[in-house]
Amino acid sequence: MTTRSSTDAARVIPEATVARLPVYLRALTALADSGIRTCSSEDLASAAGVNSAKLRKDLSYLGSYGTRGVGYDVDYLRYQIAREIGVTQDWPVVIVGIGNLGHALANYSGFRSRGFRVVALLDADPGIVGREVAGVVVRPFDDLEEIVREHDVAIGVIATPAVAAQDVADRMVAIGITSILNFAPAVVAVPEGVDVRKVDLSIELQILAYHEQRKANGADASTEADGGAA
Amino acid sequence: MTTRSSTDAARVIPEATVARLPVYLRALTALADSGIRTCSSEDLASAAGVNSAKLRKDLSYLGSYGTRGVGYDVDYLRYQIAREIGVTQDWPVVIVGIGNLGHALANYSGFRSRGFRVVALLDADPGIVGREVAGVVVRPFDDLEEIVREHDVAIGVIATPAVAAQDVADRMVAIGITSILNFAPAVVAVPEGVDVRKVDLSIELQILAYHEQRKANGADASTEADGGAA
DNA sequence: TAGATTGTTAATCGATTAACAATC
DNA sequence: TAGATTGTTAATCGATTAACAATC
Repeated sequence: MTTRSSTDAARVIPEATVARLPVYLRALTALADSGIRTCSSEDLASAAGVNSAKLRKDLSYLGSYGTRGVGYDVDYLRYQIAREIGVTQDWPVVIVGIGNLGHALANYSGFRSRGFRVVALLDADPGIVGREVAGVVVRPFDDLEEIVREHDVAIGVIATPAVAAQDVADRMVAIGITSILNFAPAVVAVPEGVDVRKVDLSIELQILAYHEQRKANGADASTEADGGAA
Repeated sequence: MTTRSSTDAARVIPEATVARLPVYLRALTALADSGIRTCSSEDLASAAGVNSAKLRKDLSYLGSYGTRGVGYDVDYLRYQIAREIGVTQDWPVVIVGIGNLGHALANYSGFRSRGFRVVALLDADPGIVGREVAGVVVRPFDDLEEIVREHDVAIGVIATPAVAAQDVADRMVAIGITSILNFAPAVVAVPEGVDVRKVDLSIELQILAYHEQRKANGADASTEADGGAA
């Protein structure tokens, strides 16, 4: 629709590919950490748990960063993927809902190393506000707007009980947050232009249970065994 | 391949549909809780955050549980979906790795009500073994086999650091667990016939960051705004 | 019967895969 | 040059969607 610079052309990366780029990034980091400088698509694919055809197809959407007959320079490809995802910079995030899960998220050490920075922990419960969690003092939910403006937060994490999730999302959206990661077991509705991703423990377990039940029933185990595998 | 009873015929539910059945189940439970006895595909679809065509197509794989001109009986459909997923019975699960996340998972109250029962918490760290978490005493990882046999556990949850994940998965598979939910930020390889699902905080955040970056760049916001939405 | 809503069809869209020409 | 491996093509597969006949 809008005009684009020529260097930026042809940048329509399929959603399925976008979802795998972080996996490749992590696999490349692991390879680099073990001292490997160059890898083939086969090597990287196996480290990422996909087949090499899919990997090469995915990378082809980013550009031509490999060398035929040789493979990929690990550091170079890693940087290109990080740049494409947008994690060469740090993204400020807020976590709302500091119960057991919020606590665990706040303590998650992988944030900083993967392009994210927790700028605030918020909770509506006065009994939790003021406590120190992961070295940060929990602030009242009503401070959300101030914090978002101050740190230019674009990504919010919801770790509240289900009943509160929609209200929190509404407040986030009203204040200008356009990406939400929702851990609450509830569907949240947002206007167009806002991305919501959902992480749901019991849904994942139920998907496993479905396949497990079919295995137990002994029906066609051979054809459906790996149906839900990541 | 194998012969099936006639009542069991035509049971090939697409993976994308399987992944949505738990969402429908939850939406139906919410409707039932608010006293609604009957709903249309439009009602249920909107509660589940999908469009009604997709919902009806999904339900059609299970059978004909609605009434034309009327809609669906909430309780009846809920039971049918629960039966299809396999959560009319309780599934025993073990959680391995009782750090911050394992702690949060152990305390998650949605387990029991959604068809799962945590039969043991395990950790390899002697400093954690013996502590009481969520009313359960943490046991040594080496007790895994005994516990799995005793409770006939089919589903294992990995909440360890990344380095330990593959070892834990290998032990689980060796002992006969055939479904694994992996929260560790690592790819785990398993033999055919074992299902692994992966939940990864930083991957979800990175997918959001990708879309966020594109919004910020102002490129075609209108066409890709909702690209990664759940 | 008239109105409402399901279940199904068929078209479209997007993702995966294997094969191989290009090329280091 | 010969061997290796990428990047791309084209075929296949699976998922989504709109439309509507069936039917309560």
